[in-house]
Amino acid sequence: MVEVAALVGDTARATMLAALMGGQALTSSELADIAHITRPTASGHLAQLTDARLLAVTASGRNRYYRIASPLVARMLESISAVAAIDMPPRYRPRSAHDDATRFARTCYDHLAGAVGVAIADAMAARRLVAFSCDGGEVTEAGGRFLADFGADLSEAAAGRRIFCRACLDWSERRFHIGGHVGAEIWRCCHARGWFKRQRDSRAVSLTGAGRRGLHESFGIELQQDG
Amino acid sequence: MVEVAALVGDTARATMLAALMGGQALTSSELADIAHITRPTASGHLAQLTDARLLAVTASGRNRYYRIASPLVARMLESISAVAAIDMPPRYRPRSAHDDATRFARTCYDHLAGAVGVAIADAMAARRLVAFSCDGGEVTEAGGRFLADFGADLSEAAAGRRIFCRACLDWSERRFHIGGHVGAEIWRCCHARGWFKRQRDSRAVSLTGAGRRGLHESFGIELQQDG
DNA sequence: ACGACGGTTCGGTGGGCACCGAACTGTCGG
DNA sequence: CCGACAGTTCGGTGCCCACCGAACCGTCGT
Repeated sequence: MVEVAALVGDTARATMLAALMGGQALTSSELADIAHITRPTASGHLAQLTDARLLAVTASGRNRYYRIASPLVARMLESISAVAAIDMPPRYRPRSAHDDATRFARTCYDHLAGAVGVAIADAMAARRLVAFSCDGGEVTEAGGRFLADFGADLSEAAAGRRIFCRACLDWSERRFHIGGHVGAEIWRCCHARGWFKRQRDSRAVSLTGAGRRGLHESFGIELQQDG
Repeated sequence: MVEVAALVGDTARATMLAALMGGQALTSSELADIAHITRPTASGHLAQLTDARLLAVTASGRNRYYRIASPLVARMLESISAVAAIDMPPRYRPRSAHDDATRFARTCYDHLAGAVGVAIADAMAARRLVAFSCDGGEVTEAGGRFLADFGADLSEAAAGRRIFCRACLDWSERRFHIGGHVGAEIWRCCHARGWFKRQRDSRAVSLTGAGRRGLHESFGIELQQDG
């Protein structure tokens, strides 16, 4: 346990892990730039993270693509962020255009987070499509029908069993958004419809015009800010 | 995030946090002994952990009792342990009587873990009282009746909503046991009935004779080993 | 009022680790 | 076949932080 936490407890490594929480695999050099360290240093860190099975790597040509090794690791990083967010309030947090975009909409490993993620969770809760408790959430029968209609593949959840959707605490909004398998499916469908566009070197995603209309039509969401 | 992880990423602090995951508050000196460090060093560490809001402290006479600050912190430590457990297989793990007891039955902040915790989860799943998916679990209607009968107070979960029970990955058994509000209530009832006895300076709990009988009668569990 | 004890504060010391520059390996283009 | 580039390995340097002993501040017993 100490070993794992110590790996995350370094600025450079944490920055790289946070970048990889965007869900896309990144190369060694990209991660070095993001963490503002030289390539050799990054290489050392990445070797450590890979040895500890926090990251997985796939070689492609002369590039090596690193990614979060498992959902379990992603969940751990989430939970650390959640605790960190609580400690933060006294901390001064400078605003920047990039931060604003990240706060508005971003990917959280395999699902949507930020203001948009929370808005979707709120809208679905208001329509009784999902129900949240302090420990997590679940999809209602109406919600199951809605999601199936939306294009989500929930077959993985055994028949006759309620589908579970994990409540993932949002560090910027301090409220829940939808994670777990359900969250991943929602994001997959939104992405497939071209509602969001990934940005390079960032977890932030930008909302397209079609996305704005789609969110309004499907979820009844009106968003003030552009991504 | 870095700050929080770095705090956990030190052997002495991690040992103290792990000890506090037993759920009981411990004094500064006790924690110093557990971590095998001098009192001054422990005091420094505890101050850091308290400043970062990972621990809360209450003074009582000339003793200061430290405890995990919130369920969120407990959950974070759980998730770190879960990831660490996956990395561990190659690691040599010496057996000791104390370790065996801990593996058999222990508290995990506010609920039961270890072989007994997993056995209860398995028994309840087999009887369709709870259902687990990859992300979590939930109590069935029959399960709700069973737990109410058992003495569990599930009123906190809003009416008309399924009660959620968190699946907590067990580091020793590598399988799920029941956490969350439901897990806490099950442990509270078991403890109130005198089925388990806390041990000093350890997360391990010992199963009493009444506990053995009770687990058999209520859950149909037969356990081979003594705690 | 006095020792005893739990706990914290304060300097000083030491080890571990992040970091870099330079050199090396392997892969891709022409 | 030869530059160009992604990535890793290797020593060396420097900083940070855990740790301790000693002294200090409380509270509790008698």
